[in-house]
Amino acid sequence: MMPGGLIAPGFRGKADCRMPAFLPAVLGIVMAKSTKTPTINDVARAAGVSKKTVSRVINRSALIKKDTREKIEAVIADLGYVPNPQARALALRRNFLLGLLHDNPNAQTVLNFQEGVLDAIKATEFALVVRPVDRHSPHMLEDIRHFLEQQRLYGVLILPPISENDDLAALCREMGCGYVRMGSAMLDDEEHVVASNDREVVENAVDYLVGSGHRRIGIIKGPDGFRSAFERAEGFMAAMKKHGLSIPPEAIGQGTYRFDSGLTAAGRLLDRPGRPTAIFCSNDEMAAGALHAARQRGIEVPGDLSIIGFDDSPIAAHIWPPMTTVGWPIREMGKAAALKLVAPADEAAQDSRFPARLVKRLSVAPPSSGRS
Amino acid sequence: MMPGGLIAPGFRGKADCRMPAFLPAVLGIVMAKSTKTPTINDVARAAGVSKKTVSRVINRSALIKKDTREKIEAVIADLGYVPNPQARALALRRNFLLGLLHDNPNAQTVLNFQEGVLDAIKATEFALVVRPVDRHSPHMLEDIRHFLEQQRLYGVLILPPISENDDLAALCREMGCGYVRMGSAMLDDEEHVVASNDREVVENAVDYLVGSGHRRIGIIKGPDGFRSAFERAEGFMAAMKKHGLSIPPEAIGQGTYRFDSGLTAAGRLLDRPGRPTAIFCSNDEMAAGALHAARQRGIEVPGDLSIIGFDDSPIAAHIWPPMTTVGWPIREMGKAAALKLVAPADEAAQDSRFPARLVKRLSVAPPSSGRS
DNA sequence: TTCCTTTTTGACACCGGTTTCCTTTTTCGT
DNA sequence: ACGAAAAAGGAAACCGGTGTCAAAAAGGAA
Repeated sequence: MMPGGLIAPGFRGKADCRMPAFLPAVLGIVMAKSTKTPTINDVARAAGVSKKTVSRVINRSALIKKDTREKIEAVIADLGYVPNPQARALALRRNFLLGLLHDNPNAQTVLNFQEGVLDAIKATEFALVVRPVDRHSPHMLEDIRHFLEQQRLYGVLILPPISENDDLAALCREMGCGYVRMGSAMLDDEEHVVASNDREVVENAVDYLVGSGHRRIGIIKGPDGFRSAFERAEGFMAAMKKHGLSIPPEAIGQGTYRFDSGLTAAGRLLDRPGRPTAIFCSNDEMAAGALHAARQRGIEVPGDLSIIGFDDSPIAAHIWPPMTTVGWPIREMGKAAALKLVAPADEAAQDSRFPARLVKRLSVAPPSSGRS
Repeated sequence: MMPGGLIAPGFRGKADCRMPAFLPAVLGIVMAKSTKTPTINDVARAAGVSKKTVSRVINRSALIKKDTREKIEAVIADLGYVPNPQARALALRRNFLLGLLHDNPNAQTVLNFQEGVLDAIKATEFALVVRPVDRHSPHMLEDIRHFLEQQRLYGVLILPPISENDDLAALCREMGCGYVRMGSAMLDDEEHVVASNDREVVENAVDYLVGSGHRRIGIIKGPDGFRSAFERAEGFMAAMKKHGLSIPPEAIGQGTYRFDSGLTAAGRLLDRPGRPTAIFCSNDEMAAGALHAARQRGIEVPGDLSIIGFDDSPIAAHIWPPMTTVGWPIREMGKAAALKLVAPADEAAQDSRFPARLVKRLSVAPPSSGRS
């Protein structure tokens, strides 16, 4: 197999805009200016110094006299010179590209994270390249290896659920590629993680339900093998135990994080005698499914059943009733994650733990007295 | 102002892994191999040919003898050589980066589009860099100009609503940067657009409502200045006219594409005497708001009121009742848009029109006989 | 076999930056 | 004012590819 052979794309771009030779010289100059971006050589020539001196100015080297610096800066501004990132990347043997690896758990999460990353790199020369990956593909790791080899990224940011894949982290290490994983718990060293405190915040959510008077509380778990599902379930169990509440097996539903699974799992919980008065769902999609299941059975939410979701996705705010849920500070996590790679010394890059918090809306109420 | 001065990030990476001098030589060799990626020179030396010949093989040049090619390919595979994209970019004076400019209209749209783009470029050496932009920022154009100057992208893909900004397209042209705009209508030349047929498909949607027996049909329009809002409203008007139905001013609501605006605008429509039996909403978020407004008033959907949204966003499928809406083939559009840039000759890159289609779910029913 | 094409291959400069190493200038202590 | 040390600036090589153009090899006709 060829390693990344170029499927030569049709040539297009500046070279196309040829200019008839008979155009007036002045226009020629204008065209030349707009056609050819100035290089460091142009700056050096115009300023009457060597390339190296210009390079020093660009890189904010300390050993440049003030007037020299100012003169060169003026020329740079005048010419509109912008350093060529490819040339820099080649000379420095590292580029300024961050990668975002994700397996589309939730579109809003991915986008918020992207914005956080952009917050961090906006003022720098870094750019963010995205790479959706297919968790179910048998060649996922090979694909990613190929991607990393080919693009030679400065570092990658990995979103859940694939962030939980330790082989992937090992691959990054092996390839000398920086990485930061986002997750529901500390999956790795501080410098490689931005993590929420799912376990703890789910405990708070259960506390809140108990505080509202609920005793029979069910859970719809996320799929096995997902760390987030595990943490949330653990938090649920711990809280129930703390309050001395039992969790009969029929109050535990198993879901897949998909809407349909919430629908059916909640249906099972609700069709049993002594059904729960509240259900914690491990994500919002399943919570929306649970809401449907309740509605199909004529069970009022929140009158007869309280529901709490997780993710604070847009759907949580836009269904009826607006759903109480748990939200991660995703944008902040994205920013911190990017900073861990591009400015590890920055103060804001030190944070690794980002507490999620309960977003109280209308899907939780005290249990109806008749049933509780 | 300095043009993109490097905020020198802490140095990190391969150079860090120094190796104590006393390590056995064999280990040194192993380290050297894993530490330093092979270059075209290594391949050339190992194969006993010149760099240029290797380059020809990489680029699938026709004028290479078969045995030579095979010999070099073997060496490449053996060494695990992958061409350095930065060096190629420098030598070719163009890089292999596509940009995605978007103003987060809808997270799922952005992500689907990204996946479409990836479908197109997966097997190539192109990568996709994302750039969320702030439509409301007064320096939006300057920011984008800076971004383009700095990254020197091969081309950019522009998502609505900023795709409707002609100044932005002009900027791309001026900078010699390829671009493709996604929109609700043909905003530009074929080669620069992937467009839906909003007007037409909204006509179909109205046809569908009329076919179900509705006569008093309202609309909640999107914000002024959005081409999509305009097209959808035009399609609505045209269809109503076609069916000989009048559109009293009080059946026209003005929204902002946000949930809240749908809530209040629908409220106004529903609080009038002779309220509509069906409402077309220019996007799903507003449709969800309209649904709430109905529910707040005890109006059954779809029993007393039918609603059609637009976008086929996840929320449409996950609220109750599942909402009839209009969906763009976003992924296909993303793929075609990318191909227009990277392989303009490709057959799939010729398509510019992507018909949206009505997704029938449960929010439309014949009007209740009592009221109609 | 020899000569002339045609096909393959290689030497070398170049893309636009950075680094190394060295020279020139400035600063400063005495 | 002088010499030494420090600061500033420059020449040339290099990063890893590609383009140009000429040389070498191969093939074919005489």
